[in-house]
Amino acid sequence: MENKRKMLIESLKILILKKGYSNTTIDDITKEANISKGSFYTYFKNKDELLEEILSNKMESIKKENEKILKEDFTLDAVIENFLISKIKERGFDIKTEVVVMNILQNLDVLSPTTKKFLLERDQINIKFFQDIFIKYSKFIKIELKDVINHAKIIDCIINHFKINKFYVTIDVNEGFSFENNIDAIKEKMNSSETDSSIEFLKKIILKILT
Amino acid sequence: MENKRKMLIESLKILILKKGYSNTTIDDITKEANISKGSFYTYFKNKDELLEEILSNKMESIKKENEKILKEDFTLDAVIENFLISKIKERGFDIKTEVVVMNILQNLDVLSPTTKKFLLERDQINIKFFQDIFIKYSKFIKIELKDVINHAKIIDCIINHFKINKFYVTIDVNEGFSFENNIDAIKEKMNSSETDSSIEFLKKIILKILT
Amino acid sequence: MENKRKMLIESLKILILKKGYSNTTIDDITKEANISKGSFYTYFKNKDELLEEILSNKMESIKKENEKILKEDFTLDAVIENFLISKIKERGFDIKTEVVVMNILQNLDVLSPTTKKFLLERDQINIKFFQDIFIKYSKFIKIELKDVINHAKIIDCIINHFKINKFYVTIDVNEGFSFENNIDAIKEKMNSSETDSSIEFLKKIILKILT
Amino acid sequence: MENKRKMLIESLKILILKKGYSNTTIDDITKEANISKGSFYTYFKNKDELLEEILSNKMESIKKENEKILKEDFTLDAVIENFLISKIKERGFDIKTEVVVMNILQNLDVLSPTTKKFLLERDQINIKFFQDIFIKYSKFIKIELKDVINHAKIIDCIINHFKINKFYVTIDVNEGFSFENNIDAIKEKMNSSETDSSIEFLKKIILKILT
DNA sequence: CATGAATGAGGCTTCATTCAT
DNA sequence: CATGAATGAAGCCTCATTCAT
Repeated sequence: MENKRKMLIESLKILILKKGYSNTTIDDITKEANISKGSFYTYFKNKDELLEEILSNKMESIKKENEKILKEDFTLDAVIENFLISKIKERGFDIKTEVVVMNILQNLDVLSPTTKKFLLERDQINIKFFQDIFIKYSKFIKIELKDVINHAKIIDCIINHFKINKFYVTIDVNEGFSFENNIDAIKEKMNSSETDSSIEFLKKIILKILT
Repeated sequence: MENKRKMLIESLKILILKKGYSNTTIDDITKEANISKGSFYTYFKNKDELLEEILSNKMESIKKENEKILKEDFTLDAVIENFLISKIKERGFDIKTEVVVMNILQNLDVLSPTTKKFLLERDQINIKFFQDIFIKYSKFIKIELKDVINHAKIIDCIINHFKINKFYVTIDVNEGFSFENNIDAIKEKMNSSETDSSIEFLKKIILKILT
Repeated sequence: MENKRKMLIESLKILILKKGYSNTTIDDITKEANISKGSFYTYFKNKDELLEEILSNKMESIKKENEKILKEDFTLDAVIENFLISKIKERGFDIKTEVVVMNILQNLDVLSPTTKKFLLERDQINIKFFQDIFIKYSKFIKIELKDVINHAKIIDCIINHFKINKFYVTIDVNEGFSFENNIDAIKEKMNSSETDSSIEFLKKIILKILT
Repeated sequence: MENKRKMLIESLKILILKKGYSNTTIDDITKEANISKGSFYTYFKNKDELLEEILSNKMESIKKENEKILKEDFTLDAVIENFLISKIKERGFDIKTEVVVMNILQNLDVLSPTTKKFLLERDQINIKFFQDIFIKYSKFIKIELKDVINHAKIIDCIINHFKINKFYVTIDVNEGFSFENNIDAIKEKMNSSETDSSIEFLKKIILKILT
């Protein structure tokens, strides 16, 4: 059933949340999904392929969300704000999937070539977005066209950094730090007023950089 | 011999360069060091402890380098430039050790608690540096004291991002991207004129953010 | 439907041609037959039973063909020639089935007891043929009755050897050698003039042995 | 210890004798050798490599034995007889290793490319021997030079056939036939008077073919 | 009967760690 | 201390067979 496929996908997401991709075994995934180990291979060739499926879907939704923001008739300030809200509050996205992306961005050595290509694609989507911003708002933006790529990457890296530090990572006396594995705790943080001021803070910085 | 201990340390560095920390086995390390596998355990309890030793040394040198920069009678512009040069060109540092840090920053899930604590300490050193900058150059800096921590982290993340993308990562048709494993190629890139303009570029952005 | 049974049989033959009996899975067979995996077990208890059915049919046709040759009023020379043509050019036989026999003759360890019994039966049929030849052509044959069995086996083994080497096996730089998996290529080789001279060559040897 | 390596080799030989190469697992081999499973990989990369080592050694001894026969100042009759004795009675050879060769000759589908290449090499060694015979005894041999290869192969196949049927295979009511797994039983058969008459029988046939 | 998802036993391989020499 | 062989737990993957629909 297509249902089991989805359960496996959800199980991997949950487990990445709990222990990270590289610490998750096929056995973990199937146990989490209440499925026999052998059944995994009915749906996916291996763990990497399962991850790749998650990422493939994610890429589509990022593109759509970005396009939506660009279509609106916002001021530059509002575009950045909406972009940040979209990226940070996962408005309309699946938080668990976002955690997956954050996790693999911080565990590059174990990724398959295809997975790495998804990360490159993600970069490209992001760059494209800022190039479009640059074109649409060129009179307000004081950077050179040739620098758009670098700016796009820096902004992406700032946002990732913020998300990871504010939502996904918790400092922990024993572990140094560890990834938050309670999805509700993440949601709560996302909807806190502190998040709103963080977004405001980031917006300022990004506007400083761009204008 | 204390000598063997050092050889093991150097071997791990080389291997992290080649294949990443998580893909390096004890066997790899001892073979690289021309030491018997069993001997590893005479010097270190396990791979993590070896890594922790590398990081422990690194922390000391970062502190010293930062202090040196602060002692000088620079303008803000010159401080930032020197800071960037120190971080990016590894002036006075061991490049291999820096690669280790870059690698583990991108492979968090496999790290031991102690290793993670070193990464937190690294954050703290960095924050401390910017707090000192803030105090010393307060009249030129237009950010609030409470935001120093966040700014420090953002600047760190931008710099890491730059280093990784300019020096350590190469795009690769088959693999998506892979880490540069030739230390000389890294050095060459570090000393290229492109690096100098990148530093200039980053300085501008950081100054935009701070002032 | 009895039809599916036949399709499974044909599928196994094709797959033995392609990859050998032991490398063929139930899944391969049902996919080749465009039948569901579960259905396999409606028609056969397991892979061995399917093979046994193929062999069972084959035994009947060998017997008939041998009898036909014996009935004719040939000279000894002509009998041997006809026998060789029948064995080697698969006149009136199904080449695919013959490939099956050649394959299992070269993969004895994985065969079921019943399958092995078929191979013994095949031996017996062959021996019986030569015993009949011996009786019919006793004045031309210079071997002792007690040696007929051994001669029959030797002749069988020479013929198998020739077939395998001329038609079914191709030398291959990478694989050492591999089985020809193109049925048309096999047919072409069978009908080449080289085959005719091989038959002539074998006939001479067999006659040398017998007379 | 190099000792364990030898034990693994001997264990595989024993197990091939008992159940055939393809039915023997790494686990079987290490249990037979009283070694832990993981230890296998200290000595060999996998089962195929272990087999290849056995074959590699075997090739050397075949060459030497053949050369020895050729050096002697025999009549053609005596050369053939010595060749047969060498091949069939394993004079000076290790019977277990010979069983390995007989086994893999009858289980081609599971062999690695390298193993198959050894079988081709074995063919070549054999052909070379008969070419040398042809040259040395040309005045007594009535076959054409171009047919030497085919004759060599046929003779090899006759001898293999004989060995397998007389020594290694036992007819068995339940199993059809099975490989003799008692090395002493094989030795006994080899030294029986029946073997001597078989050799005599084969010699006659081979001489008939060659002269 | 047909289907194909589900199962789990069985095999392979890796590698951190131990320990006798 | 040095060595490297030995261990076995842990992970991956395959595939014959079952069984609910």
